[in-house]
Amino acid sequence: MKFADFPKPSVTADIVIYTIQNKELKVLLVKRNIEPFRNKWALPGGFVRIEESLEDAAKRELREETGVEEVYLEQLYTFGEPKRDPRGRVITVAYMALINSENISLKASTDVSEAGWVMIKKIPELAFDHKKILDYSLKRLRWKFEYTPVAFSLLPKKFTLSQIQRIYEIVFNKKFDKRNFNKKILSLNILKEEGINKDVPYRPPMMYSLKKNIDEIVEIL
Amino acid sequence: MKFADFPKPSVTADIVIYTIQNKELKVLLVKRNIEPFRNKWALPGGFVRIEESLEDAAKRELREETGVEEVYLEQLYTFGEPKRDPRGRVITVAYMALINSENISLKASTDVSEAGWVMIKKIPELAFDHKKILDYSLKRLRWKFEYTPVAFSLLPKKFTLSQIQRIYEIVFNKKFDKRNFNKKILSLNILKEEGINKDVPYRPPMMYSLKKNIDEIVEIL
DNA sequence: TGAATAGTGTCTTTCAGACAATATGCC
DNA sequence: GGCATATTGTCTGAAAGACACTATTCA
Repeated sequence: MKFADFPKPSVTADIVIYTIQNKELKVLLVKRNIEPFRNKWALPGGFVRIEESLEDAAKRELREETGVEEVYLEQLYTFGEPKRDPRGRVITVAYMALINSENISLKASTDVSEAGWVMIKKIPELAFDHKKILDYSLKRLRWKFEYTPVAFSLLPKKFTLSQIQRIYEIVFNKKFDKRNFNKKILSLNILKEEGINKDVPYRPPMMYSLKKNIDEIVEIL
Repeated sequence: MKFADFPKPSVTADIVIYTIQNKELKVLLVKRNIEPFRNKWALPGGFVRIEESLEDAAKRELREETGVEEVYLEQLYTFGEPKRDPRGRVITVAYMALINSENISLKASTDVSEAGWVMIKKIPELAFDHKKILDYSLKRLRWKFEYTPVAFSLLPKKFTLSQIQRIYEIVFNKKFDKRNFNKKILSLNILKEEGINKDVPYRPPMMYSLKKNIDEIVEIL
């Protein structure tokens, strides 16, 4: 059988975009405008163009939906059950992005009537196997939080120790002891002090930033 | 643009099959019979059939090359750079398998003139981006060894503590203290005793087996 | 009894976790 | 002074790591 003779599947890149807003972990969902699953919520995604890398496709979706460029982005898993899309064989490469939701304006694209941040605790029924992808991403997210400092990518460049702790508490849905938490974070030795922020109506906190880029710190699986 | 109008990439499943033979970690490589990269070594793999899941495609390749059915199999990563295959756009979903190489007979398939176990320290130049895939798999393998008990899948059903230790020593290329090692393995509480093997010309060792299936124990990422 | 491998315990260090009082700045 | 948040240290228990001798079988 020759190369060109194989029937080819379609390939899409879907992306689970996490952020934190109002002390809640949220995911970006879009409402589908077209069949199949018209009017159902789904993860943002779309076909990978023939001359475009998988990561570029994920970045393009991310940009189209949120306008954001610089984020933590990671390939999650590839879902390829033959019946996962009623239109035919569609394989999807799932990505996860973590963004700091300041200055994000959502834009709906053509296949989509609405886009919105949805609390992780209130996810509606989703199109395709997107529930499975989301569940998978959440496991990975928690895992990554536990073993790597990806949490910092949900924050602005400068942040306080309390802000990081709040993010951990939201993601794991439990409280941590402040002394132990600070001890652990500082012992990672990835932060540098950025001076004291006096613009607060209480004791001014030390601001920190990352010594290096997140991707350099995380690097491994 | 309609669904069917998108130009589609080809999708393959490539598989990094590890085993241990003669105290060496080895990978199964095949020698390509056809262009491109004719006469170069490559990872076994092939096109995903239109009605076949990705995992089934990987299992099929595994079976075609080794005849093995029951193994540890895990999806690694999907490689999709536009130029990775000179024939056109080919996306490959990479899998990793760990097998116990007793009773394996290699069979060359039609696109391949030869198949063989190659020491990880002596990998030749590889076709496509297979070197990258292999490097990635080795990182993941070591990571998995450190944090999960996948090592057991390189052994027969019944094994001794020394056998496990030997495998760890091979994979990490360093020695471990026997007392500490045994303590750690037993504290995992995943082994059951299977009686003493008297068929050895030295002190008869206790044989162990896993309480549960590997996949149940590993489960998480 | 020598060769080969199995099996076993203690001490030290390190890390995680429990736990509460004081400091700073604003009003 | 009252409010809001920041900052800091000790103790305890668990796990990891260093370290060496005895046990069993066979030839």
